Amino acid sequence: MQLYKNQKIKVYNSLSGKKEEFKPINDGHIGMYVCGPTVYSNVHLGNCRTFMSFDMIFRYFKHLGYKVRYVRNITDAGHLVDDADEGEDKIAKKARLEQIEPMEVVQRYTVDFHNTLQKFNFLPPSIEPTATGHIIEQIEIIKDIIEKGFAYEVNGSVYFDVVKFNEANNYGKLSGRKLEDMIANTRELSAQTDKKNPQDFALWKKAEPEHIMRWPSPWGDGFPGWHLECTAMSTKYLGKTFDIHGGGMDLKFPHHECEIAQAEACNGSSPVNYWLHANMLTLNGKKMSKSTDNNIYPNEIFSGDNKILSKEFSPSTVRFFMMQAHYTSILDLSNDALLASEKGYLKLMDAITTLKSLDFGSKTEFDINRWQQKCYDAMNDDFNSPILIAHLFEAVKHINLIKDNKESITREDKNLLEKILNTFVFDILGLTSVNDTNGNSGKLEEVVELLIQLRNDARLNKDFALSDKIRDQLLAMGIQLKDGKDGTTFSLI
RNA sequence: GGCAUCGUGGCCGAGUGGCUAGGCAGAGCUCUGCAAAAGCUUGUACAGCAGUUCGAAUCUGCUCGAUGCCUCCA
Repeated sequence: MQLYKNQKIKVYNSLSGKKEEFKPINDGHIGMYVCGPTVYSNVHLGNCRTFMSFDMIFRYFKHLGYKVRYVRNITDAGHLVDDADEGEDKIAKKARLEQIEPMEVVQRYTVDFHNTLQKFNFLPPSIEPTATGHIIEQIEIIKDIIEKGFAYEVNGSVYFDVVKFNEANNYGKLSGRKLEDMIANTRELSAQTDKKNPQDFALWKKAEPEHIMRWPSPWGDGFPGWHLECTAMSTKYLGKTFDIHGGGMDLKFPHHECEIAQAEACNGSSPVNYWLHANMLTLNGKKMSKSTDNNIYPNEIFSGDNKILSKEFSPSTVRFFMMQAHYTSILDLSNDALLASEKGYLKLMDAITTLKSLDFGSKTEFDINRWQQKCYDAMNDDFNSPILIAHLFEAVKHINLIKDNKESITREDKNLLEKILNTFVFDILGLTSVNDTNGNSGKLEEVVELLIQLRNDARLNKDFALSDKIRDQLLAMGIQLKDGKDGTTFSLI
């Protein structure tokens, strides 16, 4: 029997504003779509947090035995640059600045994106479609929307008629906005526009002659509007109605609102049952922004080459830090917070190492089955990873007590505990052990064991100058010796 | 200005009507050649004001503050 039959999950649905019991459309199967990155620059740490939250959710569903089709797109076309430049594609602009082909930019930053995610130990999604690979599908959807009467063509561009849509539907239901308010708050734009109403959004944009990225369409050469790709790809791979749509909170409006409108205009039904939004990551209490220098890239954290943090931090430390907060909460990254997380992460990893070498006794004082269910309950409650981690530290406490012979554990329970811990720590939270991160082989272990022996000989001879030298110099290299009752162990810090 | 998400002890972060996380830091003790590590013990917190209630950090209203979005673009 699959685990999911016993574990009832509740998720916070942004659409209803409530926690709801999660029921997939098809028993045992889950379709999940998450808005991916725009590959015109290096991946932003805030994006990483969003994707990491959904990576954890994906991992948990899989662990429960669901067959999950997880689609996360790559946006590689069709996005316009900030204010000044009119109608110029973001990717095309960057390409011109750097004197290379648009697809070269796309390739470079897609590789960066994948490299970074790999360092964070992400699972690859089931499908990672690109916007440029689905131009035909997008054109078909535009035709459909025009046919249904919710879009109009002007001068080679096609716009979605929000006002008309709102007559029979509710535009703004996801973000809690009312069309009347939006209209009332719109300032008069002096710019010339082809739109009937300022609220209308582009489904297809005409390409000016100098525009590099362009595709033929029934309305002339152009490129798709940016809300459309997600509708096209989610519909193609997950169907007209699917289970979960995720993304960053910042995408709620207008992007996700427009996706709903497009799909409802086409199909007459709501495209998504559960909308999940991950909250923002701030840096030292302020939003990350390139212009104010309040910004840090993942690689700068891993290398320590930055002006914000006092030292380098491993991807697993950062992952642990992020998992210690609930995905719907704003999380603030700071040096102190990372230092604290690093210690906590190492403590957890140490306990897992300790567990392997534990002696077993005739009884177990620790109710492992009950504890296991508490871990599941945490995850079932809207993927509450911080609560899960709190429970994991309960196990850490017991492991250390057993090590100090203050408690005991049977052989079977020890194996069970090891299995459960591995599941939650590595499979679900997606953490990696310290050794994996550093890529060390067994040789290091042997060398350190030798040094420990030499040091112990020195201690027996009361040559503390030598023994302390070994200890201190190892520590300086990041290898910490730990004298316990049953001899000396070490861990990498 | 509007919409949204929030404001929890020295720091980071759960909880969300009475039971009441966890991590880091601090203090004391145990262990130790000395440390470190580990264990045990130790924390009168819930932005402010008013209200509802037998009881509120948790509900309601207002105020202040933070973050995101407000259709060009993500």
